[in-house]
Amino acid sequence: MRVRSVLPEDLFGKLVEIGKRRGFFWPSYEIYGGVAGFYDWGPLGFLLKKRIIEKWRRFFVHYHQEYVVEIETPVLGPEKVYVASGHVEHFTDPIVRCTRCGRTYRADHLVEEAIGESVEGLSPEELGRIIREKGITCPVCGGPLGEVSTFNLLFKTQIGPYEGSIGYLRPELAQGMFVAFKRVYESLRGKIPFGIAQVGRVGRNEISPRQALVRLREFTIMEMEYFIDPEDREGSCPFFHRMAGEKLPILTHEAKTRGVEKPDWIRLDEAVEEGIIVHPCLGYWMAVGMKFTESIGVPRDKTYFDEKGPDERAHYSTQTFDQLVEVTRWGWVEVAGHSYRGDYDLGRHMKYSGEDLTAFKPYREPITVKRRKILINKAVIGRELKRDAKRVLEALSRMSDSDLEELASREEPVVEGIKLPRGALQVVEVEEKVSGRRFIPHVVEPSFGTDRNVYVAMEYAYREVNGRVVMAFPRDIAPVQAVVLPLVENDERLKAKARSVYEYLVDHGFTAYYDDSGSIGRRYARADEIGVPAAVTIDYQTLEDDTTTLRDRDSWRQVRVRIKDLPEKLEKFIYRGARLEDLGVPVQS
RNA sequence: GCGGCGGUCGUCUAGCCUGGACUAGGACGCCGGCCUGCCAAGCCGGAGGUCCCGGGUUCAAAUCCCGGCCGCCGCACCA
Repeated sequence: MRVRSVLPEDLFGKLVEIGKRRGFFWPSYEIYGGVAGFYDWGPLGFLLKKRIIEKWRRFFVHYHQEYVVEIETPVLGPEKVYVASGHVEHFTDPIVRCTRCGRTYRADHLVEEAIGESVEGLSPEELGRIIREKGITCPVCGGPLGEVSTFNLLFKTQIGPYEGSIGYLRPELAQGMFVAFKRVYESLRGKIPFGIAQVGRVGRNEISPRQALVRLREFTIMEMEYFIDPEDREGSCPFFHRMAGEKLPILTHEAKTRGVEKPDWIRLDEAVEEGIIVHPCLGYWMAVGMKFTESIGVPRDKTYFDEKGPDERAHYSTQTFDQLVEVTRWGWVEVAGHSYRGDYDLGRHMKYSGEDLTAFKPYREPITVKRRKILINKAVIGRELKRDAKRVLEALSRMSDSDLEELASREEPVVEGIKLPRGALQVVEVEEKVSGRRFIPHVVEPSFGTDRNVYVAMEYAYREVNGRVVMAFPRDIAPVQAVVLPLVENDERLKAKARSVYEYLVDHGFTAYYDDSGSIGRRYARADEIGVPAAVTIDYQTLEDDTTTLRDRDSWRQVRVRIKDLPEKLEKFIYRGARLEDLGVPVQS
């Protein structure tokens, strides 16, 4: 029956058209002219996105529920959080525009290039002064440059009516999990490793977003922070064996520097063993990510992991792989980032909040260790220094053990410009009982751009069959799961029966349509276009024996089943990948 | 942000250069009727348009000019 299935050149254009016409997605605020970087999900797109999120949860949370929990944290955060995370510093770029041709440049990059030295940390004013003094002009047209301004990709607002209380819209979910780390860790009764997952909205004030759903100013992320003991590589990933033999397509940064452009397929366990992936956990979640994108319809050879070089990585990362998927319009786009974040984030939040965000692992038996300890003899200091003693003691209490030790080893230790009296610092060796080890957990982060993944699922579902569009979604992410159709339009008995079957399916939790408008072929076509996997047709035999036909969107074949069995059979068909032929008696056409 | 191209019923588009008979045409879709025992059949009827927004030129603007918004492509940007 099926003649040919073709893929058009401009899939994006076709999807935009279907998106608007059938209700998958469209630009937000259209009646006011639209705003770049914002898209609405329509009724069908919303359902599709919801099912993709549910699937992500199944892959990342449900199947690892002993170790991974999901939480929800606010979209807005106080300034401190994003100072600690480094976003206030790293998310702000000094920008300068050419007053003649209008091109925009990173002011710091321009100055560094011109004067050949680092200008890190200089203010916009200072950069502007250097540009004027050195007579730096537009590198393209030679025109004069304007004032240096800053551009921050963080959306900024105020929390409450107080002017000083700056709030930021989160640019990633991660900080919410790091800030909540201690609570979750305690609620899990001190277990490690464990993961915190979250699905939620984030905002980034992109300079000029394009590429529709692929680059948005506000979007949904599905993310997990997986906390591990850096000294326990193997124990950190108790499910590693599930994926150990999986092959992953990886393009290393090292290979790229050699001019290699195609990824290598490497077994996960070998990639970890050979150090291509720095940590088994990172590799494990990459493999799960691979399974996930496959499960939403992306073929294995249309995705790969691209290792970022040292200069391309974010400030917190020691190794990052972008998971890329090929789309028709823009080539390879990033659908997920897999990063080894080390202890950067928890370390920063410890420093900025003063909270102890370490984990504790007891030893099997407490051990006694000999340790050098610096004793501060307050009596001597007080007696000898009198009025200055308070200032000195405060300074000493702020110093780390190693700084104290260094100080104590000096001939004439000086603090706050004051010479310490003899005997003020004493190095002693003490025996201590240690029952375990404290450490800052390291973090492995798989982070998925939901909207991009939904778009990708749409691209890979798109088929043209005999001039009709079929969205061949994997059945379990199809927005509408079944359509119920009376065979002909004008028979009241068929229509009544069809409505009752429709309601029966709704009662059993299915998302279904009822459609009696137009010829049966037209209605099949209508359902195919939005990817409904199963069509239930009520014909004259139904009125006699309460059986109905079940049609498969992808083969157009039909089997006859009892109405009473429909929920069970649909469940198998949609969620368990059952073949249509195994569900009933074939109908000859 | 810059440059190029574009924006017309739900969707895709014709018209724009060469202003007026455009009351803005078509196709698909949608709705109603007839017909129809399984894959976008046919016939009849119908609804549906701020011609992206604002200003200007003109007796007259979808059409010409200016500004803005939005989209696509290239450049820049994308921790």
